[in-house]
Amino acid sequence: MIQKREKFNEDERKLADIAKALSHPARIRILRILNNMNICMTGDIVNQLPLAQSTVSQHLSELKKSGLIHGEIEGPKVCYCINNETMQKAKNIFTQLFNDVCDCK
Amino acid sequence: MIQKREKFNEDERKLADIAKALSHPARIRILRILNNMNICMTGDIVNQLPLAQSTVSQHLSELKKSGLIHGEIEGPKVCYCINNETMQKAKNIFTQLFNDVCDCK
DNA sequence: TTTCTTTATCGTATATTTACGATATACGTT
DNA sequence: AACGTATATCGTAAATATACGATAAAGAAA
Repeated sequence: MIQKREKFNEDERKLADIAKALSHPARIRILRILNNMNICMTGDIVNQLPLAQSTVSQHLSELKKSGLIHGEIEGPKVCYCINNETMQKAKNIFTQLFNDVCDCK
Repeated sequence: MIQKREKFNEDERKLADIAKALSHPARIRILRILNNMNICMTGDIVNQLPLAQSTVSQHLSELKKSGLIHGEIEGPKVCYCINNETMQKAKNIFTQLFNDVCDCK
């Protein structure tokens, strides 16, 4: 199979990438958990998800890749939090899309 | 592999589903094309995408599945347009997520 | 130094997505 | 009725995503 990604422009790809980061319920829940607790270790997140530790780690890594969160190593633990700057950008481009594309009020 | 979808709640799944529908640049472009032309046949969309007709048809079908667009059969052609009601709902739940999760202004 | 705790990564299996060509369907046109 | 046009669906291949257990790595505690 040939990937056609490069045939699309930067805006389209960026929006699609953020949407992909948000396209799994576990990752939505992780964002909400991070928002509810100001400090949050991987273990805390694992405890609140019906998934294995390694699977949660993968989801965290995807969110990190998208820039929506970042993790800081604290000894043997890792402290995750939302990256407000990227989140703000994400919010803006989604708002823009919906404003452009949705005719309603 | 066991799917864990049912372990997440309705809100998490709904948001993830819409995000998934938006997670490909071709589908973002399709939404913009539909917005720019008030009437739009599959052929018009195919002409504006670097993808085969059957692939575009698949993307349209995914967008239809998510409810973000709908298609009405007009003789041998199909007229697609944005489903404003669903789009408004999508806008609302994304806005809610970003407002909840993003601490910035 | 050995052990424990915490987390990421590796290996692997299965599911889903992306992409295409070929074919089927459905309707208009000749 | 036969042909042409528009579109969806089928079959298939390759890529990516999801999930887990096992293992590795890194630092704290004993």
